[in-house]
Amino acid sequence: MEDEYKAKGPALSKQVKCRLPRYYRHLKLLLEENILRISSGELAGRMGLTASQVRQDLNCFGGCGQQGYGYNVKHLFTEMAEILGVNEKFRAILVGAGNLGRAMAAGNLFLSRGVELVGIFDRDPAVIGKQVSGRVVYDEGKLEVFCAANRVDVAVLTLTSSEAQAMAERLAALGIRGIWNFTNIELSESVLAAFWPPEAPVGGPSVQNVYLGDSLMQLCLELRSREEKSPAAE
Amino acid sequence: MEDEYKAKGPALSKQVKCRLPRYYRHLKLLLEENILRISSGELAGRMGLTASQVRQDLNCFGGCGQQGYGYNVKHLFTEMAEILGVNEKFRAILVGAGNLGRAMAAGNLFLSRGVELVGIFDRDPAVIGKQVSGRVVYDEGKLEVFCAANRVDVAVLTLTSSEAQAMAERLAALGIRGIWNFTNIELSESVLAAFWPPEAPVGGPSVQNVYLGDSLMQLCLELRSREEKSPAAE
DNA sequence: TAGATTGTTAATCGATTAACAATC
DNA sequence: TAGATTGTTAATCGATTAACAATC
Repeated sequence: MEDEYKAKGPALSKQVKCRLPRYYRHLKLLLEENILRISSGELAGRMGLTASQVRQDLNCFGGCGQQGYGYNVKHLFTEMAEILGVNEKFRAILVGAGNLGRAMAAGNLFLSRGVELVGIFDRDPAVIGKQVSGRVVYDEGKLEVFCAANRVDVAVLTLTSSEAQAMAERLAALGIRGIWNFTNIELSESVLAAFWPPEAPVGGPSVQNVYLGDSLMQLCLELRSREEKSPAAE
Repeated sequence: MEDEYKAKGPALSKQVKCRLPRYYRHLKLLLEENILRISSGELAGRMGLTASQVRQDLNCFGGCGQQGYGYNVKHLFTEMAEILGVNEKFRAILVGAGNLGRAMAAGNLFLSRGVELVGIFDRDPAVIGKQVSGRVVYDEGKLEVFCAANRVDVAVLTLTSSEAQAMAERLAALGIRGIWNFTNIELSESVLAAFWPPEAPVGGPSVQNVYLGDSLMQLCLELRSREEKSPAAE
C-alpha cells in the first residue's frame, strides 16, 4: 500500500507543478528533433534552469534517469503526459463567445493538450445559434440541462468580469471540477466550494487564473524600472 | 542622493513584482466601492494573503500607512500606478493578426492599463490592408520603416510559434524594449540582447510570457491529482 | 577501467509568517 | 487615554544550489 505512493517519489511542490508543463513542452520538442536521450545539464540549458534543479525535479517522478547516461526522453515524456492527464481526454466548455472566447475556440489549444471542447455558451441572443469554429453557440440558460446530459470537467470563463462570480458559483453547483478563468475577478476556491453539490465526492472546483492585464502590467513594470536605472548609468 | 533611493523603500523582490498588478486591481476596485481607507488585514482578506505579507509588501513603497488607522487607498493607488508606469502611455504594436491577435486588439485590455496600441502587423497578404477593430493591418515587412518613424515600446507576439524566434530577434534589433509573448517558444533575454542595437542604452528587451497551454495543463494536473486522492478517501 | 552523469544529502538563499514595540 | 494598526525585526518555512558518493 505505502509502496505505491513511494514509487512515484516525493509529492510535487508548487514550483515543480508550475514547471511541469514546461518540461512537457520541451520534451515534445526534443522528440520532434529526434533527440532520444538528454542529460540534466543539457535540458537545463535549454530551459534556463540549473542542472541541479532539473535532477531534483525529475526525481519526483521516481528516478527515470540513468547514471553516466542521462534521461530517456521518450520515457520521460510518457511519464509527464500521464501525470498531466493528457490521456484523460478532459472535456471542456467555453462560457462567453466574445472575441477572446472565439479565439480560444479557433486554435488547437485544447486538442493539442488532450482537452476536448464539447460546448460553447453565451447569453447574447444575437450570438446564440450562430456558428463559432464550426460549433453552434448554445444558450447560457441551457447550461444545467447540458451538464446533466454530458460530462463536463472544465469550464473556460471568457465572459465579462461582472458576470464571472455568479457564473463561477453556478458552475460549482453543477459539479464542474476545473475553472479556467480569464476574467479579472479573483475567484476564491473556498467560496466556490460552498456551492459544490453535496452528492459529489471531495470538495469544490480548482481555479486556474490567467490575468492577461496583470501580465501586461508586469511587463510595463519591468520597462519602468529599467528606465529608472538607465539615467543613473550615464 | 542616497535619500532618494531610501525614500522608495527596499528594492522589489520577484514575488512582490508579481503581486503588484493584483494590488493595483484591488485598489481600483476599492475606489470604485468608495472605500477610502483599509487595514492590512482587510486588504489581505480580499486578496487571499496574510496581513503580515501585505504590510511587508506595501512597506516597499515607503510606508504610506498610518499606525492605528490603516492605508489611504487613493494614495496607495496613485503610488502603484506610478510604479507600474500606467501614466507612461507605453506604445505597443501587435504582431500577428490571427484569432488571438484580433481578440487582443478588440478589448480595452491595453487602454485600461495605460498602454496604447499604435499598430497591427501581419505577413498574410489576405489580411494586410484589412481592418481589425478599426485599425488597418500593416505589412509585416514594413516593421522597420514603422519603428523608425514611430516610438514603439512593446511588441505583442500573437503569431505562429515557428515565426516567433526570428521575429523576436528582429524586434530586438529594432530596439523594442518589451516583448509580450503568446507563442510557445521560450525567448531567452540573453539571446535577444545580442541583437540589441549598439547605439541604444542598456541591454536588450524584457520578455513577459503568457503560456496559455501551460496554464491549461496546470489546471489539468490539478484535476488529475485530486482525482487520485478521491478513490483513496472512499 | 575511466568518464560521465545521476540521486541525494547538506548548505544557501529568499520569501513568508509571527511577534511586538512604536505610534497614530 | 485606550484601542487599533502599522513598521520592522526575528523565526520559520520552502525552494534552489552545491557537492559528492554511487553507479552506469
